[in-house]
Amino acid sequence: MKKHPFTNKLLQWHKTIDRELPWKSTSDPYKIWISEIVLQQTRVSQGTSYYLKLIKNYPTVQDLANSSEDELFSHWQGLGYYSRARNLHKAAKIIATEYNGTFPKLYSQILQLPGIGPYTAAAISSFAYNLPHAVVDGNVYRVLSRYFDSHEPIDTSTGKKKYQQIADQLIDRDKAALYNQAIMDFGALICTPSQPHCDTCPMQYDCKALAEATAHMLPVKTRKIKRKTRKFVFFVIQNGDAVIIEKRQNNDIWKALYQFPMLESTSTITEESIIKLMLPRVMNIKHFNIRSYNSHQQKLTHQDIFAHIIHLTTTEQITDHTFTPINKLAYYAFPKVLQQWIETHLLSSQKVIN
DNA sequence: AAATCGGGGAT
DNA sequence: ATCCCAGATTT
Repeated sequence: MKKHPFTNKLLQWHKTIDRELPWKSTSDPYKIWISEIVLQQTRVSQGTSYYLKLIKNYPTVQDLANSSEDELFSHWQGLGYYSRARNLHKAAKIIATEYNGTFPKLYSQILQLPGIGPYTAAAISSFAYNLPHAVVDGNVYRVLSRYFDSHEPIDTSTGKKKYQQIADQLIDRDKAALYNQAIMDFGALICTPSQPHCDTCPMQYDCKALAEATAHMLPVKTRKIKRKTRKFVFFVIQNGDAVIIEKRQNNDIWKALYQFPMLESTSTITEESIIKLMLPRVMNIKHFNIRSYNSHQQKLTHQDIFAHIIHLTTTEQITDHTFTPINKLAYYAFPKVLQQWIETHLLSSQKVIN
């Protein structure tokens, strides 16, 4: 079957580059899987250390399946999109039990695992087994929309279908792993989001976006993100060397991570309102000292979070709440803003206070 | 179909 | 400030 000029030039170009990444030197589907989950919506530079940490702590799928969700979360802490970790753990248990610890080899089986969608199933299938499934990630959307000057939006279901179809036609079915690796490397190194390297691009005579000077506006997205503001008040209740922590349960941001007792407020927040109005709603505590009060702002993709953290010390025993020694907090995963507060206020400064 | 899920780095 | 990242799941 005759290959598209795009495919030929892509594979030719790929021979000339050298982009070594830790997960490229293996064909172990388990390690490839870990890398793909870590890298979902995550830059290589941000995810690499997490990948290495996970592989070190969980060398096999059995190790991952035998661990606890909390322990996995402690390694995932700070990376974001924590449902990835929950689904990773779920899938590991499925592989351990239903597949007897052997990673499934069929695309259809892989696709059914929690946390694995079309992209990740194609990535594992091709990189581990060389199966002819084309990956379509952010790189691929950008490269294909530009090469064909396609203004079809990438964030609609019809658009996604069309780009997947094009990708499935372009893939070299005999060199699936090589081709998929090449097109993502190409998007990362040459056909970059801003200021693509068209002057050295091997496709510069074929690329329609370059001919039409439309590369900078591609790919097209229809929806624009709107960010909502939220105000959280966290109460750090310390008795001796222990603080109260709890697990976030709701289907909300930071689900299954740990936090301090808190409430969300829509009104103006002052230190006085925290003590007089909010604290009684969180717990019944009579005698306490205020050690510190800090505010932090954290801008996320969909939320602008103002975190107010008040640190109280008390000698009261508070029922229905779990006190955890400060030197055990490392075993629990906290949202980034709380993790940083813990480091500066509970861990590093503790010796200075005492 | 649209909203949601984190955090970081480049522009 | 806005965009984007080796996307998937829930609403």
